[in-house]
Amino acid sequence: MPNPEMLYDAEAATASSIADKIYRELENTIIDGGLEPGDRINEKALADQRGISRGPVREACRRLEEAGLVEFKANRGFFVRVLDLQDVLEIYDVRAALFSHAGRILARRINREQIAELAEMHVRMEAAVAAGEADQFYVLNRRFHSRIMAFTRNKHLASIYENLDRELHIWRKRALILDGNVRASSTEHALILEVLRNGNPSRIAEVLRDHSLAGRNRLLRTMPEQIAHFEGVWDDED
Amino acid sequence: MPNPEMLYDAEAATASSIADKIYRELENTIIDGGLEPGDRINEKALADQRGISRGPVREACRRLEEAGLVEFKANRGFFVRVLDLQDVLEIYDVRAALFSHAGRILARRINREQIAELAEMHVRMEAAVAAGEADQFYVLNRRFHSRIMAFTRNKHLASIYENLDRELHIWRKRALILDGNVRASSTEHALILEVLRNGNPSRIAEVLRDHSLAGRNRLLRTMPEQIAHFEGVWDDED
DNA sequence: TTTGGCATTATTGTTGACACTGATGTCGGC
DNA sequence: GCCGACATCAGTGTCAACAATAATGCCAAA
Repeated sequence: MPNPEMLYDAEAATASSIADKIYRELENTIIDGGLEPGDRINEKALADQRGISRGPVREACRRLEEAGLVEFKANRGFFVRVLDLQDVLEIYDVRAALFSHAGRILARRINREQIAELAEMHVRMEAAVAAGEADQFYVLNRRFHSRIMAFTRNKHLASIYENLDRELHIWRKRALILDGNVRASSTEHALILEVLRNGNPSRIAEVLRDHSLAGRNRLLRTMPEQIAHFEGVWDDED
Repeated sequence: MPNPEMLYDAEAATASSIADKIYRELENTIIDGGLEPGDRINEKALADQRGISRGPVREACRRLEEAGLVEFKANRGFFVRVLDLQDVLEIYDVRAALFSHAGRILARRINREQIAELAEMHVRMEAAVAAGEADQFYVLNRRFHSRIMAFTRNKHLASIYENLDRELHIWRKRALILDGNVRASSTEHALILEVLRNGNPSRIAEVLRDHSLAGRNRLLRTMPEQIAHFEGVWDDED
């Protein structure tokens, strides 16, 4: 049991590691676009601005490197990772497979409270759609999928999904920013809720997979010049 | 195109970063058991032994942390990650889903040369089984699955699989060390090759998934005291 | 002999400095 | 005006040292 001083748990936790704070800060900055793909992370400037040294900054960047959010180039430093179309397609491909699998798990594991939680988020997303608040929708949408993965109670599955999701953030935002896409996405969420209530494993897996692939296709339509190169594995089978 | 000096690519790459070398060294040491789960990584000792400073060591450890191979405890350092039964089950669960998905991809993508490569490895594994060389089998077995994932040409899928595989290493070794398990595993590989040649997507997915789950079950049988807690999602459906 | 507190030690957390590499800008030649 | 060599500079790669924290061992009291 820790000493009385440990009542100041939150402070102690944040104070414990500058590297962790920088990690979270950079992660957030990258995800919400404060740093764009290709941007260099200037260790020295970052450290100086915060009155800290470069050691913790480099540790944070090494973690981001392993997480796939930044790329490291020898003697040049860390750069925000650039995803090309190939990457996006690959990630969506795996993402769809993970959702399909999650669907099978949820068919037996999800409970009323969890469905209610998703339903409530869906209501708020519909409201966001009606109000034309794309940003609000984006946040709720991310959480909607995140919660679905969490409900599988498979921490590794959820974690892998979160990592993929982070990598996709910029492109996903680009796709969802279009009003029609947001609307279509929300409609699919209604279907997801419907089949989750029904409980048929294969059907849930199918609907979740299709939602993921639909998201990919919405994204592809925002970049029609590139579609030609694409070769799918899902679309005409199963 | 890089300058002529870049011919010395390998040297330049290794010389460029001590952190990278330490990362690979620790990764290998952990995977082949030189460091056991729960062991602490002593930054100072590690650095002193190699005549380097602790900076690069910490950077390497941060990457290992993000990769899930080590755990970080504030003011206590880095410890080789301990996987409990729950972790193992979760990982095998995702792993099976990934193999199932890989199977669907391979149904259309794998070619004769790649199947031949797998077949050749299978022959060598059979020889290892016959000779009772469990270690040799373990190495080939790892590579067999790794190549299957690589053949999907989905770098993200392959990378996620590799990460899961690394996390499992110790337990997997424990399961495969039993002669009967090795034999059963090899038999399943023959079936995998057979369906890969045939090309039916659903069947390939099924066989690969089952092989992964069989591996999980072989592992579980090495720890019968724990099976009671287990609740599967695959076994009685699909 | 056991237990609790204290001093000691080992190790982590962070820093500032220095060497080295790659980028930037300047200047003379054409 | 354009181009390449060179000097300059910003920034990374690594280190050694110091401060802070947790582990260890000792000793005295019960």
